[in-house]
Amino acid sequence: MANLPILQFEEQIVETVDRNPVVVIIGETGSGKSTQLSQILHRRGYTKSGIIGVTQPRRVAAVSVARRVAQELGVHLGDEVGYAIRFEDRTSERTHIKYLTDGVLLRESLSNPELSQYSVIILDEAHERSLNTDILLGLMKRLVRMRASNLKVLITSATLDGEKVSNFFSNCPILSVPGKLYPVEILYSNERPTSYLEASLKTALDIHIREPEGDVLIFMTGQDDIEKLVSKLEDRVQSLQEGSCLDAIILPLHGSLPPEMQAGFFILVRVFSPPPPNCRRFIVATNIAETSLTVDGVVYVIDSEYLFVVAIPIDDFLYCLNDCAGCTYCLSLNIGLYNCRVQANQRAGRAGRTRPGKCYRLYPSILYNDDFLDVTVPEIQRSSLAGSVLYLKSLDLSDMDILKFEFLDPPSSESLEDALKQLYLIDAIDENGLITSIGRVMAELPLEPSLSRTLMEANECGCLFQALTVAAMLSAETTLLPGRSKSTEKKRKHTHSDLPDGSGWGDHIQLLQIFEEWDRTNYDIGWCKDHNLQVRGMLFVKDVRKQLSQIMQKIAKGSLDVRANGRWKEGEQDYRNLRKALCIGFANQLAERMVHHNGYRTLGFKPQVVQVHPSSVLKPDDEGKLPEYVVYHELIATSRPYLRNVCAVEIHWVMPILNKVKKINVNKLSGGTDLTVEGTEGKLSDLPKKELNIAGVPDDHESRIQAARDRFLARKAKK
DNA sequence: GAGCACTGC
Repeated sequence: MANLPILQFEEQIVETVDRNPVVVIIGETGSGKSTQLSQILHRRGYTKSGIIGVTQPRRVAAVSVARRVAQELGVHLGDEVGYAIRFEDRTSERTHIKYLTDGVLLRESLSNPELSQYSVIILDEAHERSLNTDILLGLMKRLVRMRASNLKVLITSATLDGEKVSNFFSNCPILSVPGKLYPVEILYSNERPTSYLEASLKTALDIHIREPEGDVLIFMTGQDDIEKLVSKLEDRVQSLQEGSCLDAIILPLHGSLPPEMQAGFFILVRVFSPPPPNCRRFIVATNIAETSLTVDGVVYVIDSEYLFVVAIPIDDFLYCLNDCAGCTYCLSLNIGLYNCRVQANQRAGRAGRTRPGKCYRLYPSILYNDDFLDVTVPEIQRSSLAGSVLYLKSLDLSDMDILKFEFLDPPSSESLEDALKQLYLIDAIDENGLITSIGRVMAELPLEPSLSRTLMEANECGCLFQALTVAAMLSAETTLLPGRSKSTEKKRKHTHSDLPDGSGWGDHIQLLQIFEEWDRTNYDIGWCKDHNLQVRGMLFVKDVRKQLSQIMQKIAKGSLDVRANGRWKEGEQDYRNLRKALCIGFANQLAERMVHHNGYRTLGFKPQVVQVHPSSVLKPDDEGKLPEYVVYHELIATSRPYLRNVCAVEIHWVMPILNKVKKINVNKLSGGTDLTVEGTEGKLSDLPKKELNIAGVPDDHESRIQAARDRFLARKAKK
């Protein structure tokens, strides 16, 4: 601790913070900013008038940094130093330094908008640009004006982003603290490889044969490619002459390695402990190894520039929102290229943690220098804003208007518009864009707005106990899916048939039935394993369900039936009330079956033709036809657009919604901004986009989408 | 018939 670079800057930091309400700290990896900034300000008396809050984008970081700081100060975790994450609050009245996730701080500001208990708020890792941190940045800008005399805000960021954050906060001072990274030599390829997998394999073998000892970290896009490369690497390493080079251990590392499984646990242990002597480890990882997990001992990094990418449907086409250079790859392979220097540097930095290292970039330097953006496209420009918009509206600040909210990077007018329309359709805001009483309650629930709305409707029609389960299951859905490694393939097929089938009504009902069955076993871990369900995921569902139940009980102020296996009424095997509640909650995620086949057309503002995902348990009727109307939880774009998690609904629930769609007036929704919209029926995306733009702020996002569209069309014309 | 990454309340 004593030789952390940041401590040499203590005087300078304290002086700058004393004089300025907002300070940007550029702290490189290993500078000690996350653990030391709070301690410095604590030493210098900043905790006399309030506590120091430090936000982190990830739960593990909040916990581990808090633990470390408590250790350094020699106090018990939860006393002077504590942390707060979802499901876990380890703070007390004595707490001076509190580490928390950015999401928890947002929740706190819902009940206390001035965050009056804090004398200092440090937004750590702001360069990661998580949605929550971006909202906090906007709130902080407002808060420092209101609490200029007794609040200090520190924002830590990466080198390439510091100026921009400073500009956002009226050119506040920027302090740079060097890190403790060792130099990393960057080596470029002459051109992009035709197969990034083969190129990674070849580079890995070259390192193994020619370079001195040190572990190798290889970035891949996903589990499949990781498994392929691991097996190829094993083959090739074995065929090398014995004794000609170091022994090799090859380890996969990705998010769905189940730690509760022996094999997975063993892998994680091996990744984090030092390697045996005369042995080189190859860690083949997803970008989980970029920030979330640190592998010690890595000296060589192989970075192919590829990453898993999310595409969004616009009009009839899919566009990659990462603005990747090879957008057509995204469309055909569902693989994209990252294109920002911060991310490239982050990957390279993984090679220099213990000693000087090397990073092999499998692309030409001209790309890095000329084509890459400085920073990642922030999450706020890539995701649905309905939840954030509802949150901001519920803050109920007289000077707070979502369209005037100051974002570091404003989201596109299109996504703001989408959010407002969705919130209106599910009754969270009225036709004038004002939050309704329903919307207020929805904002209290830690769920996406469509699920909160479903819960409220379910409460009205007596099926809350079921809706709570569905909402909790969908919250954890990805962790719930059985693993899909090849060795378990056959077993899985077998066990799948043991799971309930949703009685033909669809996937939501199946999720409900699965949890109900698990509940009847008294949450038996063995039952999950027998049915190949991720134990971790199911336990998470149980936690979420409990949390949601408590919040609903508090709101309703009565005793609600929230038991997992609640009371059935006679003749309700069709789950009708629950399906209706889902229909109300997912009013903007409806689809109508095509007349002649089982494809669907989404209803709403940007209709498109989609298929039900093959994994769905939705059943066709005796004539082989799927239900006429469904709601869906997700529209995913892989090889084709698919609806994932669908539920059958009835036409007379749908009609009132469609009528409401026709009446939408986005002009009024946006709070009386000077817009004139007439006869827009379902064609709101045709509106001139500028009209909803935030005044004076350039809208990069629009041009980015346009660029992606142009690239796509050019490529299509060529074919 | 297709999977495919990572966070968070």
